[in-house]
Amino acid sequence: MNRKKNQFYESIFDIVRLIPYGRVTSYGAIAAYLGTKSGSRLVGWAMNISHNEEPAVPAHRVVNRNGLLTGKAHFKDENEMQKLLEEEGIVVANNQIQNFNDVFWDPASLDRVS
DNA sequence: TGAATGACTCGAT
DNA sequence: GATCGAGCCATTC
Repeated sequence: MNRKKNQFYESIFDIVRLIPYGRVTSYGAIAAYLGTKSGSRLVGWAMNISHNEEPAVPAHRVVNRNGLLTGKAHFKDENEMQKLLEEEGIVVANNQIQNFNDVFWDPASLDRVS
């Protein structure tokens, strides 16, 4: 396994695991927080290997900018992702989060001190 | 080493 | 307002 590169993913996993209960974030938000604002795809790539990471990363809380569960197909069970989101009080319809704007959580909020 | 892919995002038409 | 194309970074073949 690589070392430095692992850190890159580790940062992503750390952020995803920091997502509060009942909240979701977007790939671009995480990518922007890491500095790779244009590397939103890398976040998705990291999620792909996150399945081997322990503890498992709540990737179900990570959706695209539209609030669409684009990654549900990559989950163990497509219904699993939507189910988990609904379990947290997130309204999902047609593989898309309805109150996405309401449950959206930005990793930058960690630095942002109200 | 070069080219292609990917759980995305933004800008232009 | 909706649709199409290009860009970006890292990994893999």
